[in-house]
Amino acid sequence: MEISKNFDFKSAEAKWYAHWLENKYFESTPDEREPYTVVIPPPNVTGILHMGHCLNNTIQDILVRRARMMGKNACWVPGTDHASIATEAKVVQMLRERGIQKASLSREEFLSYAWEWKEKYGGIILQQLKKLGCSLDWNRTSFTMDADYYKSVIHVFNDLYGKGYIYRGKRMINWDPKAKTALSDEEVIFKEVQGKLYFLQYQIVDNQGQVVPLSEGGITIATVRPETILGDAAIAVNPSDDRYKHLIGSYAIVPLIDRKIPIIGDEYVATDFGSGALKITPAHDMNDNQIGIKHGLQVVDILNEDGTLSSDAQLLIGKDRFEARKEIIQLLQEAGHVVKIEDYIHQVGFSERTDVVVEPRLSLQWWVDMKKISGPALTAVQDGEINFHPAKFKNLYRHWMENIKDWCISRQLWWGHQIPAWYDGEGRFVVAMNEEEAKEKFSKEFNVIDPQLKQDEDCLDTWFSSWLWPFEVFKGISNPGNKDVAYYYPTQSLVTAPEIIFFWVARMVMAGYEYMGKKPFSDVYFTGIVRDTQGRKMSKQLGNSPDLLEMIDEIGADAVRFGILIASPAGNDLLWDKSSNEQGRNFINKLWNALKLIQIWKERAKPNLTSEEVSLASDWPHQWFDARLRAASSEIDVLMAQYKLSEALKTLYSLIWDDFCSWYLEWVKPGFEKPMDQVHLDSVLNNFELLLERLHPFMPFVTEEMYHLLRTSQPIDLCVRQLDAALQPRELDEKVLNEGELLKASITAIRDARVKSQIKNKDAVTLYCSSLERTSWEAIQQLLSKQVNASDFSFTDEPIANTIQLVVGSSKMYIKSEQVLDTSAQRKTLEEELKYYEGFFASVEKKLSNEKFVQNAKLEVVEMEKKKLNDALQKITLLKESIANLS
RNA sequence: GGAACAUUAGCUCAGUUGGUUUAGAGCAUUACUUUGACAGAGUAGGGGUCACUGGUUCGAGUCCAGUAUGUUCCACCA
Repeated sequence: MEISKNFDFKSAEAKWYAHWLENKYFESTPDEREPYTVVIPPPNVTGILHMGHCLNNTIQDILVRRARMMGKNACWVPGTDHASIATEAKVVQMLRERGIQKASLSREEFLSYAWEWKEKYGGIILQQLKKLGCSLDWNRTSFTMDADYYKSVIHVFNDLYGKGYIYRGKRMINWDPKAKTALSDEEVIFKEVQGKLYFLQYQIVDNQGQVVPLSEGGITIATVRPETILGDAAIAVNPSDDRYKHLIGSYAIVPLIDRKIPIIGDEYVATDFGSGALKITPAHDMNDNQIGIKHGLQVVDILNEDGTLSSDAQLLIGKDRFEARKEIIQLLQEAGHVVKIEDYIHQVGFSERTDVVVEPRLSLQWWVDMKKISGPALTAVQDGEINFHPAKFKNLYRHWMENIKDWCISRQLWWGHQIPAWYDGEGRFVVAMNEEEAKEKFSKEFNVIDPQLKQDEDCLDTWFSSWLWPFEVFKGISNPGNKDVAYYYPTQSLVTAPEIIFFWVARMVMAGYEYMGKKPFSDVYFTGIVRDTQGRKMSKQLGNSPDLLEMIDEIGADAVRFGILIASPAGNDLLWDKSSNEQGRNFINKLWNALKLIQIWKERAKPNLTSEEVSLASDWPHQWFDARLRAASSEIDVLMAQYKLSEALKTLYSLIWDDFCSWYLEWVKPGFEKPMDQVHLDSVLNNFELLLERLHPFMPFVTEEMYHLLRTSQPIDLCVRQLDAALQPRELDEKVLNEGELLKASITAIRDARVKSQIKNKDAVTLYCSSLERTSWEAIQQLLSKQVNASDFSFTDEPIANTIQLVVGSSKMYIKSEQVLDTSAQRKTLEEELKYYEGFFASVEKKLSNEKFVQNAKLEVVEMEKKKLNDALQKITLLKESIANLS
C-alpha cells in the first residue's frame, strides 16, 4: 500500500469521526462493566468554541477515551446551558436589529422568539466539539430547559420551599440596570476605577430650628456618587469624633431639594476617611441600608430599574445615573455646596454578563438559605470523599463554604425557569408545581375558592438549574431511581475552570447530597486559564483569542490537542502560543515517517531468510523496547492517576521520538535495500501498535489512521481496543535496560569521537573493548558495530596503540581507524572529563571525611556515598590511563 | 485590608517523605553533520550562586521564619 507523504488530517478526521459514530462507539448503556461517567460542563447555548473549551474538552476526551480503552463503560454526556442572562441579551439584540422592542412583546411572544433563536443557533458549539474529536454520547445530549429538566427544577424549588430552605425577602441586591435584573454576589466583578471623591457641604439646622447659612459653616460629607444625595436619609458621624459629636441629634438639609435629615451617631463611621461624616442612603448602598435599619431611617429610592432617576429623586428625573452625576455637581457648585473634588481610585462592581456598573438596590427577591444545605458538601471535600486537583482549591472551597451567604435565585428575565409562585390580588402567594395545584393550595391555606392568580414574572438563576446537572442528565429527579441514574451516578471526573468553583461546583455538591444522597463526582480537575504569551487572559476585546476552527482546519485537530495539552502544566495557567501547535504537527510528522519506514520493510519482508540475509542476529532490540514500553506505561499510569496529563503526554512523546524512532527503529533497521525477516517485522508492528494504543486518547485521529495502515485487517478499531493490562514493569527488564543504556552511551561516545577526530561515517573503524562486564558487551556488540560502522569488535586486556580512547561507564574502548588521528582533540575531551570527575571525587570525599556525617546519616546513605566515591575513583583511573596512553 | 499559591536555564515547567552524582526535561538558541523514513532530520555544546535574608540540620532547591515580586480568591471605608 502506498502511504502518502504526509498525514492528510482533513480526510482522516472526517472519515474516522463518522466511522466511530456509525459504530456507536461513544454510545453507552448500562451493563455489567464498571461505569466511567463524565458530564460536560454545559457551555452556554449561545457559545462559540474558544481556547478554554478546547483545553477543557480535550482533557475530558483523554480521560474518557482512556477509560474506554481500559475496560470501563465510558459515558460522556454532552449538553448546553440555557444561560438566562447571556441568551436573553442576545435575543433582545436580535429583536432590536429587526426593529422589535422587548417591551412591546408579551412573555409568550418573546419566548417563542427565544426558542426560535435557540433552535437556529443554539448548540453550534456541540457541533464544534465533534471537530475536536470529542467522544461524547450524542444520544444523551441534554439542555437545561428540556421539558423534563424544567419540571425537575420546578420540583426542586417546591421541595426546598417546602423544607423552609427557600424564602422571599426584601434585601439589598446587586442590580444590573442594563439587563434589568438582580444578580447574585458571584456575578459581580469588582474592578479598580479612577473616580472622584466629592466633598459636599450640607446646611445645619440649629437648636431653634433655624437653618444656618452656609457661610456660617455646615457639615461636609464625602461621596463618589453625588447623585445619591437625593436619596439621603441621614448623616452619620462617629460618636467619639470631637469634631461632630455635638451635632448628633440635630438636623441637616439635603442640598437642592431641602429635605431635613437627622444627624446620627454610629460607630461604623471611620473618623480618618473623607471628612469623617457619612451620608446615609439606605436605598442605594449595602452598608447604609444596614445603618438605616438600625436607626429606623426612611428609604428613598431615587433610581428606576434602568438606572435613570425616579420621581422620588425630585430632581433630574429620567436622566441616566451617570448623566445625573455630572449635572448635579454643576448644580451643587452653583449653589456653593462643593468644598473640593479629589481624584480617587476605588473598586466598583460590574455585572459579569453585561459589564455595566451594578447598582445596590433594595428589592423583593427569592433566596436559598445556604447554611441549610451546605454541611455535607463541606465535609465531603474536607474528608477527601471528593478530591480536588490541584488540592490547593480545597482551602478556597472551605473558606467559601464556611462563610456562605444566602443565594439570590430570582432574575428579572423571561428566558429561564419561571418561578413557581402564584399571587392573588392581595399579595398572598403559594408555591406549587403548577397553577392548578396553586389554586388548591390557595383554597386550603386562605380559604379562597377559584382565586384569580398570577404567576411570578421572574425566572430562576441559571445555576439553579445547572446545579442539578450531574444527575438530571440521567433524569435522577424527573424519573427517580431509574436504571441510568442508578448506574452512572455518581460520576467520576469533573473537568472545569476554577472561576466557577462557587457558582457551580460547590452547588452541585450540595444538590448531589440533598437529592441523591451521594456526592456528584469523585474527582474535580480544575484547568488553568488560557492566556497569551504576555500572560493576558484570552478575550474577544483584546483580539488575542485565536479562531479554533480555523486552526483545526489549518493544522489538524490532533496537533491542536497536542499543542494545548503540552503547554498545560497541571493546575497552572497556560501561556499558549500558536507555536505549540507546530510541535504537535512535527510530532505527527515524525510518527508518520516511522510508519513510512515500516511500510518499506513490510514490502520487502520475507518469511524465510537465508543466514546471509538475516538482518538481525537476535531479538535483543525487541526485548529492550518491550522493557522500555513497560516502564513508560507504568509511569504514564501513575501520572494519569494524578491528573498530570501534560506530563503523561511528554513521557509518551519522548518514548516515541527517542526510544522508538531514534534508537529502536535504527537498531532493527536492515541494511540498505535488504529485506527484513517476518518475525522481526511482526515484533516491530506489535510494538508500534502498542504505542499507538497509548497515544490514542491524546491524538485520536492520526493514531486510528496509522493503526489501520499498519495492518490492513485489524480485528477491532483502535478507538475501542483494550489496553494490555499485563504491560507492567518486570524485574527481569532491568538487565536489558542496563544493556540498552550501555549501548546508547557507547554509540553516542563513538559518534562524538568520530566527529571530533574527523573520521567520516563511511570509513569503517575497528573497536576494542576492555571491560569486566563482558556479557553486557556481548549482548550489544553486533548492534554497536552496525550503528557506528565498525568492521570488527573484540575484547582486549591491553591498551591498543594509535587508537582513540574512550571511557564508557566502567569500560574502556579503543577506536582504530585508517585515518591519521588528531590526538589533541581527544586529549582535550579526556582531560575535561577527568577534571569533572576529580571535582566530583573531592566533593564526595569531603562529605565522607566529615565525621558528623558518617555518624548521623543513615547507613544506606553513607554506603551510597562510598559507592559514588569508588565509581569516581575507577573512572579517574581509567581516564588517567587513557591520557597516558595517548603520548 | 485578609488569605492562598507561586518564584528553578532565554521561554514553559519537573524535581515524590531533606542525602542517586557538581540540579533535570521540552521548546528556543549555537556549531557541526547529512543522498536510503523524517532539513518539519541527526549529533554535540552553551546557558541556572534553585527570588532575597536569616534559621534548623552532619547535610537544604526541598523544612521553618521574615522580606520582595507576581497571580488568584475573599472583603470593601463612603
